[in-house]
Amino acid sequence: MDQYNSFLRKHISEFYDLTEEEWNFVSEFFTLKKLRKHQFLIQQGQQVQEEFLIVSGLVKSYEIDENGKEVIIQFAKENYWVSDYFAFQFHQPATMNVDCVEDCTFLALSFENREIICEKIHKMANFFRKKSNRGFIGLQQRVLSLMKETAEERYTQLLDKDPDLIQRVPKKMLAAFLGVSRETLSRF
Amino acid sequence: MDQYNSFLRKHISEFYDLTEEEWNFVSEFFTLKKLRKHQFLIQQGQQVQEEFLIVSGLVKSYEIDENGKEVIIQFAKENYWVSDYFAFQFHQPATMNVDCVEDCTFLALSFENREIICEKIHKMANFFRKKSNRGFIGLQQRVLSLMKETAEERYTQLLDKDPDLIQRVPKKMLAAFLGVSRETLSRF
DNA sequence: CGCGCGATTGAGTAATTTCAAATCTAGTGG
DNA sequence: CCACTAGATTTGAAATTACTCAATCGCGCG
Repeated sequence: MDQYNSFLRKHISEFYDLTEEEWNFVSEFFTLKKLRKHQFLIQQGQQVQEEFLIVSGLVKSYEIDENGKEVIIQFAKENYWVSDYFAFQFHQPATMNVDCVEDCTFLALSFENREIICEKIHKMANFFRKKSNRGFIGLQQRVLSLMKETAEERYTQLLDKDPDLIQRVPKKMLAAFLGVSRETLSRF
Repeated sequence: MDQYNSFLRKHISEFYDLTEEEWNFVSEFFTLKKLRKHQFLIQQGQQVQEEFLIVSGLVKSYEIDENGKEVIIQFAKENYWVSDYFAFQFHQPATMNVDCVEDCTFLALSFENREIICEKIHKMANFFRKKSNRGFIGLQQRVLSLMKETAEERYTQLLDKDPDLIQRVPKKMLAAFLGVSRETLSRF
């Protein structure tokens, strides 16, 4: 568990350094979870009790549209947090699926425990606030790119911004993320 | 100023009730701003020092694409917060424009002051954390709707979810928000 | 060696955009 | 109060774009 704790501590220290005391308190609330490629972290219809910090591996969050086609909302890898946040926040059954594109290791934090941490440790409230701000900004960029740019532009920008991803994810999934058919993507 | 302060206090109390002391501290950091229809709250290229809580009125946030067409990221009205959050967060010049669709009243909060408030008042860190979470979830829904649904479905859902908006916003703006040409929208 | 999955290519189809023109509407000045 | 004008909306028709369906190609794995 130590190696995972040090991952978490380093992750948090991007924004705040915790004292030993704070750290001992916080780290208790996380639990380790491992999944293999193709396994579900979250499945549509389930209750979503936890959010997950990805220690290693890569997942995709997606929904299925009325024609049965995957619509990928986001890919998430090391140092990203992932959950079905709507379901998580409002205690609803998941509308999303999250499944592992690679073997994965996660640190899980329940909703209740996150609230406890944030009420107790001022720095952690600010940590999650800043994380959430970043996430918000990232999604706003995504909305803009969906609306302003063609799928081809989105593709080349993704190649540029996150070349790593292209190596780790099959093109049909990239297509589902960019919002075009795989045939169209392969004509770029 | 009292009426605006009571608006703010009520707004915050959706999540937390502040003590008199806390409230006196917090309220000092907000300043009032009024603009008329068609005036800019934020203009592309400017520094963005503040975020704004809308007390009354309605604004649109948008960018201009390479063909000179408006792409509307969001509408915001009473009780919404608005800024160019990328620029605000990272101290970059604005890429967005925010302008008033109606006469507006805002309560402005600078980045530095927000940080002060959040470092000082634990409840406010949690308040902004929760606000940001909500915003994140809202944007995630928006990404999904852009990818899963046709513009026509998005239109009828908007009519359903926010009928108020249709009254207050010309259809050409709705088109720019939904991601279709105004001609196509008028054929629905 | 052959199977299966992912990626590519081709052809026809459906949907949306663009350009153009006509119509409608709200606000202005006389 | 009415006429006028600018902006907003609608409608038509052509052009563009992306989609679907189908067939083919390529590669890794049993």
